[in-house]
Amino acid sequence: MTTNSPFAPRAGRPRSEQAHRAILTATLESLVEVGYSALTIEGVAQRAAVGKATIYRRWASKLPLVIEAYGLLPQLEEVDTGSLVGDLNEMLHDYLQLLTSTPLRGVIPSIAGERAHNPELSELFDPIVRDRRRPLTAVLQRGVARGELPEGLDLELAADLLVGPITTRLFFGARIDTAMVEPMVEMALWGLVGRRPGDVSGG
Amino acid sequence: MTTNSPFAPRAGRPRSEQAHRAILTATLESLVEVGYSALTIEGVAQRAAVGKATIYRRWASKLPLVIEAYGLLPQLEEVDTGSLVGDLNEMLHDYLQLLTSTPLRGVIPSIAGERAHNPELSELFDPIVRDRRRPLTAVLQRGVARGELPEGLDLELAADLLVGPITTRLFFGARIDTAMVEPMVEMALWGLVGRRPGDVSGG
DNA sequence: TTCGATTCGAGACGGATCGATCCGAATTTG
DNA sequence: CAAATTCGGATCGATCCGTCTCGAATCGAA
Repeated sequence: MTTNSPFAPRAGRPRSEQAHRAILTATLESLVEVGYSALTIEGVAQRAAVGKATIYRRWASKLPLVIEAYGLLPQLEEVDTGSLVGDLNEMLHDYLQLLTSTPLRGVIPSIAGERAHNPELSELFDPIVRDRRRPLTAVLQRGVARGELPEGLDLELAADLLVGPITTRLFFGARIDTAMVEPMVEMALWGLVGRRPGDVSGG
Repeated sequence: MTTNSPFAPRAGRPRSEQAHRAILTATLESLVEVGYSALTIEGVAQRAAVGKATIYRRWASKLPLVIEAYGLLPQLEEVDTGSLVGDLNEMLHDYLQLLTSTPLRGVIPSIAGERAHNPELSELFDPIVRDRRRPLTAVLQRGVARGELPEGLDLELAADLLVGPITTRLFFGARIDTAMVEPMVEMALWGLVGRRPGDVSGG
């Protein structure tokens, strides 16, 4: 009953790894096309060309299925170019490319929109969001350590400010392309008033 | 056939204004509780203590119903305190209070999450979003005119940067309270590096 | 006051979709 | 070959859509 792992070799037909991947891929596609709430096991099964029992045998409901599928999507990666501006420009540039080249762009609003009124999804999704933000706060932390940012900076607020324009456009539908990264980073670092340290005073 | 407006006085029992309001209120509550996709006419009718036909008589589907209900929610209002910082602080302070004192906080993620994969909703909702952003860009425009902001500032990007932290926390579940307004405005105006014009070196 | 028109809340209805389980066929170990 | 397990597909109950019906209520016109 409780001693056999489902992945341990045992008698019987083994689970199809191909079906597993097809299900997760179909889940991501369904999330993009219809969203979390309208996503159905039936729809995922049809799209993956798989029986519904094949899904229920692996996931108890669409909640853990969606969480596992989301885990397959790429995430922000920490880089170190030597300067804070370089780090942020490169990281956000890469992130925007991920947004436009993977299902991530459609999946995030679908899950975040559901998260607002689905406590069970929120409980599983929120820790993932926090984990995926860490590369960004780590870069900011390093900026403080290098003296490029003031001590006592509110790292959470700073991170929200940096990705804020991306988030806003992602959820409200404005255009997103990598050309916005540098103006965005510049504006976040030196402010709307544009008081750049362009001339002297290396700090 | 086409000459009689539904609101022109004519024979027969007039439409109940009370039922109208109850339906719209129930729509907002349903949006908060279950989201756009899981919102059903049947559920709204039950919550409003109204027959389904009473809803279908006024709205063809849940799409225009939700749009009209959203239109009842309060919005950002332009203020003029004399200085850009004052304007932004007061406006965003008021906006955060609206978020926490009305269904707005739950409704926005529900609609925005659906918008991502529902072109018909997007087509109706996006212009509303643009309209509601105008007080913010107007204040920034005035800041440029008063010389508080540089000429040629990207107003759209600036607005996205200003509300970015609110948007991000609204969709990913971090805490939102009015205490974040002043640090947020300050950080957006003068940047993460904190090069405030506190001491000297006027423009 | 009477009569026709319209709306009211409530619910029945057929059709469609989906969740969750069940079934026979297929595949693997021993 | 036999037992075990998974496979895709079928099945049943529940829910919802959109329409319709019902008796009561409320209007304008006669």
